[in-house]
Amino acid sequence: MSIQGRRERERAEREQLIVTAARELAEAEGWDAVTTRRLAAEIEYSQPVLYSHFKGKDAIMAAVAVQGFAEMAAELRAARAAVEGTRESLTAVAEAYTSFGRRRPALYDAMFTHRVDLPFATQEAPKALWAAFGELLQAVEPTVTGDDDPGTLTETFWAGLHGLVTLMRSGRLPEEAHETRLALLVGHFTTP
Amino acid sequence: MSIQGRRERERAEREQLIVTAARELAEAEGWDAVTTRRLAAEIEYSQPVLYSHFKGKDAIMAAVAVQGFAEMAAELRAARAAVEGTRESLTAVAEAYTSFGRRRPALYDAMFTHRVDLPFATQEAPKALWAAFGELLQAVEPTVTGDDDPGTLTETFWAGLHGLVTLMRSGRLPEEAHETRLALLVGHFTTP
DNA sequence: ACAGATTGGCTAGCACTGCTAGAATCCAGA
DNA sequence: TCTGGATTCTAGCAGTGCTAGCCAATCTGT
Repeated sequence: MSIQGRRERERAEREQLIVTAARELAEAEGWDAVTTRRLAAEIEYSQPVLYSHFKGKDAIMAAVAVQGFAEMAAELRAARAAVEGTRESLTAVAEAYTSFGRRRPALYDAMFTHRVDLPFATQEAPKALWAAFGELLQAVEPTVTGDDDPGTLTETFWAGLHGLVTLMRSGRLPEEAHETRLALLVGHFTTP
Repeated sequence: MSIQGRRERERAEREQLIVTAARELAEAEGWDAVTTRRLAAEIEYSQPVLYSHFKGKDAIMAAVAVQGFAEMAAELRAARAAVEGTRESLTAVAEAYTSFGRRRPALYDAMFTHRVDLPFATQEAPKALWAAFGELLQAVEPTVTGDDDPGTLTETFWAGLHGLVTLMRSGRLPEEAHETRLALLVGHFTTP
């Protein structure tokens, strides 16, 4: 029992090692630099070891993404907790979201841009993902008027934030007007 | 004179051949299927010929993207011309935009998702790109209230549309509520 | 009409990618 | 101490974008 227990523990540790190494490498040099060879060298194991833990490179990215969801949820929660009022909450969360996307581009890509076979809008979606969405939801919900569905409204607001982040990061939107655009988005989602 | 003229003409024709072949292949099987070898086979030339026309694969994608901008501009213009009223225009353009993104995913990716070194928010941006943005602008402009800058407001609205398209296409948003989300977005950008 | 220069396209190959089969090694249990 | 089974590694496959250098067809000047 104990021997097998130790083995499984070591295995789990190594799996974590892979994920954090992939994440650090991606954040430092972008996902293009995260090759299986490079990653294997980083964790000081041979390449095939990666495939005994993950089905492929995409699965590793997915694991990194899940880590990212948890962190983003925490940051959104902190931002919301720091202010009061519906408009202030929405602004705070929106700023926290876009700030996360700009500060951690590689992480953000793994979470929201890269094609990855994680379940999203279903029950089986990772808990951390629901947590992040829940933070957005709690900030958006108080702005609901009429019989709009809060969930759908949150999705729409989220899409706005996501569009701002990705278009800006790929050079399609100039960085300088970011604050203005964010204010406009929040303004149009909060009836005055 | 005439000989050189014919040569340049043939060259231009072959360049167009490359772009349309790349586009068709991408739309049929996705950008992953567009390899330099496959593309070369499609146009019945050898691989290196591609590099005498374009700096690399990214440059080919950029050329496809520019084609896409022109088409999108035309579709947006048609959508806007078919209706009257500010809210109706905005709805029509928004629907045309997201419809384009869903109907031509590969084209859309080349235009708005793939990292490509095209100038965007500067004077040197392709004319077709300005045309597409101009269509959005003309639909958004009438909704401006106060002293908001129409250009920045259009960028924000565009971000919303882009977010909806990309998140839905990557499976992050369920398809079924798309119409509802689109209506919500338009609704929040037109004060009743 | 012919020799030489030039252009253009091709063959072959480089360095790299994600991934895997099979050999080699290690290590718990007898 | 030996053995069987799991684990990890070496070596290699098929594919990628891209390029050097050869070879032939074409144009130019005599």
